[in-house]
Amino acid sequence: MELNNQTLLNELYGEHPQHYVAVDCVIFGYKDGDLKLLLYPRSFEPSKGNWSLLGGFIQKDESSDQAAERILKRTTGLDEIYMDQVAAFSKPDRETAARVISIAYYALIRLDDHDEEIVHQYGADWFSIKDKPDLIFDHDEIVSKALAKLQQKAGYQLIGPELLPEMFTLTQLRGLYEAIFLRSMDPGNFRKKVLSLGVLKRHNKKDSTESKKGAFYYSYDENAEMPDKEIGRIIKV
Amino acid sequence: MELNNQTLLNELYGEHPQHYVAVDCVIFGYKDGDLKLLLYPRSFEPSKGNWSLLGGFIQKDESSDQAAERILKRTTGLDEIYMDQVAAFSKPDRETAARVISIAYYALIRLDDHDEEIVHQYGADWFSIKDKPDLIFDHDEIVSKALAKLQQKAGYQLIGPELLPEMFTLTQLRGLYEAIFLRSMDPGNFRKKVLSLGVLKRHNKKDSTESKKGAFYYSYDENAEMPDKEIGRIIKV
DNA sequence: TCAAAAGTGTTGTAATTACACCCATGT
DNA sequence: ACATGGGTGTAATTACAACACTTTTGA
Repeated sequence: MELNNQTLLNELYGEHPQHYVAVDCVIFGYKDGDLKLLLYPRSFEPSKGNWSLLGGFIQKDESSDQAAERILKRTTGLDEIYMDQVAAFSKPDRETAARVISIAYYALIRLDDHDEEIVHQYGADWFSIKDKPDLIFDHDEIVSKALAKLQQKAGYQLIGPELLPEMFTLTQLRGLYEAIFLRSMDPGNFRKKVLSLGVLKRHNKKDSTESKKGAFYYSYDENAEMPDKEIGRIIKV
Repeated sequence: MELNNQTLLNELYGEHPQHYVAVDCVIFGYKDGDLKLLLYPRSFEPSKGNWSLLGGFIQKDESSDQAAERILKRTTGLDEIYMDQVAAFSKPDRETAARVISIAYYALIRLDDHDEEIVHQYGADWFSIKDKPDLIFDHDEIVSKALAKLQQKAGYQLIGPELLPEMFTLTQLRGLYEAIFLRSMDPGNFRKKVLSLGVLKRHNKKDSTESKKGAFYYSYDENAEMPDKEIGRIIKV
């Protein structure tokens, strides 16, 4: 704030209303072939106890990005998580008790890393995206927009490091993509397409938990590409 | 507001700050082979007189969509304009005088329809996207995100009705696409690709203003497809 | 007549798809 | 021994890009 004249400030802005602005987080995780969603039972009225997204209010001196990070950190203990803005939701009656404008985010987290205790401490739980309960307010709409945005991102950039363990097999990666796009993909074609991107590094270790033959582990090749380089379409959308 | 107990409401929300929430509109138009941007000289301090996007504050009982429509209508006289949300911009210091969270939109308008008087009445003017002045605050960033979003939309859906007159030639449509994507496209290939979508209807009238031979007019074929059907990639992104 | 846009056709290459098929091994 | 996923190869199809060529007509 550079202006030192409060009167002028009021003159300029005072006639306009102010609003509560919240962030709501669609937290995606991946496990057992299913894209999961972390949901919370709302802790206060109205709609207390019903499932909802993780949310919180934007404070005086933080951006919505910072607010989303803060809320995610405080509630799940997780730090340095990939997040992306979905959109702002602003219908005047979208919440029932007061007018709240919400800026929605989606986050991608690795279920392994994850501290189960701190999740359950709030009564939160993971739900398959295919089998989630109805959510409060307009949170169902937020989830579908978030999923659409995730699909779009995954279609142009390899998502995997964000949702899988450090090292993963190509079958695990395909499982993730099948979960995100809610359809099956040809194993051979998927493998070739993904490897052709040249961003994965093969390790010598093999994973034997999912197949008898064992599959090579892969991880991101750090020195392959600059991080935000366009790597082309991965799956046809 | 369903809650009749103000005390409870304060208890729930009172501890959280409220914010000014504005909408900023990136208004795209198309003329003479160039994608244009409608800019306004800011009418009050700070940064008075510098070029900025059209903006305004969200009122008590309107959504951001409604606010964007209202502001566009009031300032340009235009109604029923295609608009799409870009994103929310929320850095605490993005404006200098007070903290304002902005929800950005882009709008597509036909320059023909357009009432010149009401535009100039505010000192507004059209600028080519390739040659626009620097804007105040973070408006340059908003413009580039809006353009990216427009490009993405145009890559998957035929934009034309929104930015061109009711009837248009395929060369005009190509000119629009070249302006949006800031590169030239092969006339023959563009024509074939667009016609293969099966959403355009050819008229018998010809346009002779742009070529000696004359080119057939086309328009959207209303009963061709349901409006939100996926019509596939139009240009390679 | 000739430049310039309209419109059609052809051709080589790349991407996508749908498979077939062999490999390795835990049960 | 065999079912299961791992991994490679191939062939048909489709999409794309480049560009040649023909048509039309105002200047």
